[in-house]
Formats: sequence, structure tokens, C-alpha cells
Amino acid sequence: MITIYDIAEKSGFAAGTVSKALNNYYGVNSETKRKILEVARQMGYTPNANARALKARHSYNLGVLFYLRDSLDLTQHFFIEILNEFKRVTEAHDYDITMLSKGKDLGAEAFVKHCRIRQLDGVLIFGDYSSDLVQELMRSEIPCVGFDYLGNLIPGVMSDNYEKTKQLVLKLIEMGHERILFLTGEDNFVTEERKRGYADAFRQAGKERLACVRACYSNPDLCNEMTAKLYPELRPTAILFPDDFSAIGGMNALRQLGLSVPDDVSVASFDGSIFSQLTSPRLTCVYQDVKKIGTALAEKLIRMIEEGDDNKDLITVEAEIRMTESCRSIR
Amino acid sequence: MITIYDIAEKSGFAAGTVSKALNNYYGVNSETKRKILEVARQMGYTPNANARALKARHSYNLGVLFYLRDSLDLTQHFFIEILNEFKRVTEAHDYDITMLSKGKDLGAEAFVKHCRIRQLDGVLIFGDYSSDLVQELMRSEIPCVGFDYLGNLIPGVMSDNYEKTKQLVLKLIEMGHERILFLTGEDNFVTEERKRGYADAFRQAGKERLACVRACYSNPDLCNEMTAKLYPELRPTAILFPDDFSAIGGMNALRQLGLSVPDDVSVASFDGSIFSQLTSPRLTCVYQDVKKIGTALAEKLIRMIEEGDDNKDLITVEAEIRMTESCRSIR
DNA sequence: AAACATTAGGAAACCGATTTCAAAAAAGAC
DNA sequence: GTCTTTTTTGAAATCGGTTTCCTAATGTTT
Repeated sequence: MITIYDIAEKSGFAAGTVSKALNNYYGVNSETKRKILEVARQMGYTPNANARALKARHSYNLGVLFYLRDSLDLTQHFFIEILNEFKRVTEAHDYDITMLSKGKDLGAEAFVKHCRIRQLDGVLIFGDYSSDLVQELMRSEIPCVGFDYLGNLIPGVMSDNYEKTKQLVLKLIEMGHERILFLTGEDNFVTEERKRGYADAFRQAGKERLACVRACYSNPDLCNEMTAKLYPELRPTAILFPDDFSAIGGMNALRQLGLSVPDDVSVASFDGSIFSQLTSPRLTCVYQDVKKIGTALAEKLIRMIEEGDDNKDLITVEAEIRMTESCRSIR
Repeated sequence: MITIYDIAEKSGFAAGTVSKALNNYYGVNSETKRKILEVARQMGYTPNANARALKARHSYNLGVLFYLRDSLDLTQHFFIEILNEFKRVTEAHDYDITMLSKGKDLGAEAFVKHCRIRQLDGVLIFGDYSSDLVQELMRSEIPCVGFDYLGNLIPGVMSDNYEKTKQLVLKLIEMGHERILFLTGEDNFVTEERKRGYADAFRQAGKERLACVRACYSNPDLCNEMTAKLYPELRPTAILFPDDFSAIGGMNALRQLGLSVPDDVSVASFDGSIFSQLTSPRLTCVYQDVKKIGTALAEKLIRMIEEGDDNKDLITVEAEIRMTESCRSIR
């Protein structure tokens, strides 16, 4: 492996000077820099990130944590789309991404420890923010941003769930739907916002609301079951599902009941991930802009790391209502 | 930050001894070890992975590379499921996972360089193995394993695609299907195996085969289009799609043509990812065992790194034919 | 009791960078 | 031509571990 010492020897300059030249420091003659860079190129120099991290006390490495209530893993398609965008942006700033994990560590500090061991510069969290493990990380000195986090421990990025839910429900009401059933995800910041939106839409329209019933995110089977059970009881004309994935389960249940979407029941969901485009009819949904979200998360985290930005205000990203085939006016 | 020097000072032993105690080296008195470990615990010692990597010349860090022809990103659900399992296994062996990328680097060595810079111990590849960038990596000194790779540069892990495709087609033939259309993915090792299986099934059954037509992996829109175009021409009684995701597109096309699955056309696909369970009717498929695949990839890579295993034979993982609602006998 | 083998622990070099500080060289001022 | 200022460069310390080699201490054999 070629080191700066090899370059120093061959070029006739000292290692320190080589380092400065390589890093574009002020105070290196441009002719010297040219020579050093040329020698480095010739010899096929590869910097050693670990050596750099050791001395510089940061690693140019970011952690990504998936720690969700029901699935501890990566298999959440919607989050992966955000991560993909996050990666694109951070990569352009020379950061790498490492998956965070508890490893063999037990105890509430597992994630924090992992970050310290690897000297991670910051962390992107997709998490169950009420868990001790995630709380511990958020309270640590390590810069963190959280998707769908609302609170004052770290800055969060979130779609304007309240506003868009309200608008969607108002639209449905306008279309003649009054019996709108909202199957929600498990209780968290996002669910809360959406429920407020749902309630306020009815309030604003001066109509009686039907029901919010707690289901679960990313669980088509549960939504299938609950839809099968609740439809006969409540006779909704429209159903809001917690996400596209769950909506697929729900729609299958409706089909099994002999109902047609959207002729008998209108259906809408949240996220607008790839799943929502594969159903037939296509799903009406509150589309969360994964690109904007990923970019916002990345840029905020980098600002925190590089500029010491310590503002923890929520960053809201505008979502978009996509009215498609799965909803019909019943006037 | 607490270092081994802090522990050395407080415990009265030398730093070298502390290191040995912490790493369970031979030649440290058990009482000494106990004391040192106790002091380390008290002081809240966190090792520094970068310092260790620098001296030890390896990082306990593995790279994962997604470099596919049509999508350079993470949004391939099926691969994510494998990665998830890979992570579970490697984590238990104290390895971390870093996403590989080209970063700003141009040139064919981009990935190799990235590995060297981070001193990655090995790499898991999901790739277009014909691309220069991936080839360069496979030819390097860095231990690599590849999912769906067949060749002699690195060991690959693959489902028994030939065998299971053949069995599936034979089963369909038994069910009375003779006009079986196979929409394949783009040309690669896997596609080749499956096409062989398709051909041999017909050969074995002594029947005339209909057609293999090249489509694309993970592209529901293309499969939708091609199905719409080819169905009227070829009038298949069964269609094999390149993967679940694509099959969804194909089934939508069939529905648009006014055809029912499985009453008018039987449908099957490969992978058996989460997508295949969400369609209605459920998809018959060659299920690839993501857990076994992820485990095989992880264990092989770790053996290569830790034991110098340099056997490059293909590792075949048994797939499973899941006959469900989307196929019907037409006798 | 002498000779030898084994074990425990310490000192120091090393991994490959970064960064500070001082010296040397060049440029500018008078 | 001397003195001051600025620019370049190098030497050396440092980051936090690992590992080799050596000495001292203890245990075993005869």
C-alpha cells in the first residue's frame, strides 16, 4: 500500500507537506502541489480513511438506523426509497454509510456505543422514537436526524401530514363521502398528525365523522382482517389505509367481500411508494416526496456536522395528493 | 474518550497488557485480566475501531455493492431481503456493513479504491457482472461473493434455477399447458439457467415449446406492455414472468384484456418476494430462499476472510416451487 | 541446589494520516 | 544593502490501538 511517506520520499518533500498538498491546504506552493499530486497519481496512492479518522477524530461515515417497532430490519420499502436518496446526497459530500446495529451489545447504550466505536459523524434514524435505545442515541452528543420524528431532542423531517390528510378527507367529503373509515397505523407522531387532519376536516365541513380505528403500519394481513371485520359493521363508502402496502391487504379483503373499488368503496392510502402504482385500480394517496425527504435529511445532517447547526425545529416537506382510479365521486 | 492508556494508568498495568486482556490474548494472568476488565467497565471504555483497523490492517467492515444494469440503487426489494439476512449473520461475527459507491471517483477502479480507502475486509455484490467496474472489483485481491454470479472470478451463490424452472414447466405441462410463454429477464447467468430449464422441460416432455421472449427484471411496466402485445399474437395458456414485481405488471395487462387469472391464463413468476403474496390471486412462483441465500453469502465471505478459503465453486441454494391460486389445470 | 522451561508483564515500534510550530527562503519596505 | 514581513517547507508530536521482543518471576526437573 502506498502511503504519504512513499510519496514524500519519491517527490523529495516531507510527509506533512504531502498531506497538505493532497488536502488542498493553504500554504503549499502551487508548483509543489502539482509535483506531489503527479507523484501520487503515478504511484497509485490511496488514502487510508482509518488513519485519517483516527487523527482527525471523525470518520466521514454516517450511520443509518432502522429500529422500528414491528420490524427491526431493512424490509420497509418506503424507507429504503428515502435512504436511497439520502445516500445520493451524502455521497456527493464524501460521506459513506454504515448500517447501525446493536451487534452483541445489550443495554440501552448499544447504538450510542456502536457510533462511538466507529467514530460515526452522524446518524439518520428510522425508528420507534419511544424506545429506550433510540432515546439514548438521540440524547447523546452524536448529531442525529430522524424521519417522522416530532420533538425537541433532534431535528425531524416529516411530510405535512396534518394538512394533506385534512385536504384529502375534505376532497372525499366533497365527492359525497361521509362515511369515511380511517384505519390508522400504530400510535406515533405521524399517526397523531393524520388523525388531527381527519378530525379537523370533518369539523370544517360540519359533518359527523365515522371512525378512526387503530391498525398497524406495513401490515397488509392485519388490514385485510380488520377491513373484513369492520366493513360490515360500519359500511363506509371510503376507507383510508395507513400506507400503500397495508391498502393492498385491505383491497383484497374488499374484493373477497364481493365489493368493487372504486364502484362500491373508494380507497386511499399514504406514502405513494411503488406499491401504490401496482394495484389495479391505482391507489389514490398522499404521496410523500421521498426525494425531497431524503435530501432534507441529508442536508440537515451535514449542516449539523459541518457547521454546528443546532436548530432542532421540525422540517416539513410538502406532500402531494394523488387522486387516481381508486376513488370515485358518489353524487 | 477513554483509551487503553487511561485504563493502563488506573489499573497499574501497561497499555500493551490492557490490549491483550481486552482481546483475550494468551499470556495474561486471569486475575490481571479480571482487574483490567473491571476498570474498563467502570471507566466506560469504548474501543476505537479506526485505530484498531489502522494497525491491524483490516476493519471488521464489509462492503455491499448494488450495481445493477437498470437501477443503480437500493430499491430492489428482493435484494434487500437477502441483504437483511446477510446483515444478521455478519453482525453476529462482529462485522459492520458499509454501502459501497463510486463516490466522485471516475474510472474503472472506483469500487476497488473505495474498498481500499476504507480497508474493507470483503464485499457482497449484487451486480451486473459484465460491467467493467464490477469486473475490476472481482479481479482485485479483495474477497468478494456475488449473488447470482456464475463464473470463476469469485464464488457465487445462486438458487437452483435450472432445476426448479424445469420442474415448474414440467408441472405446467402436466396440468395441460403446452402454450407456455416465458418472458425472461435481460441476459445474464440466471436468465441463461432458466431458459435452459424451460427448454429441457419441453424436450423431456416431448412437446413443442412456445417461446422465450426477452423482457427485463423488475420492470412491471415493460411486462405490462409486452404481455398486452404478445398475448394476442401467441395465445399462451400460461405465462412465466421474470419476477414477482414484473408479474404484477403482466397480470394487470391480462386483466385489461378482459382475461381472468387463472381461469383464462395461468401465471407464474420467480423470487416469491413479498410482492407475490399481495396479488390476488396469489402468485405461483419459484421461491428463492432469501434466508438461506443471505446466510450462505455471509458464511462464505467470512470463511474467505478469516480462513483464507479460496474455493470459488458456485454455491447452490435450493429453491422451492410454490403452487398457488394463479395456476390452474386445463384438463 | 543448579539448570532449564514456562508464564506474566512491560517497553517500544508501528500503522498512516493530521497538525502545530519553528526555521528557512523569498519578497517587500526603507 | 539591511530589516521586516510573508510564504514555504520540514520536523516532530499525536491519534488509539496492536504486536514483537525482552526481562523478570515462577515453576519444574534432575
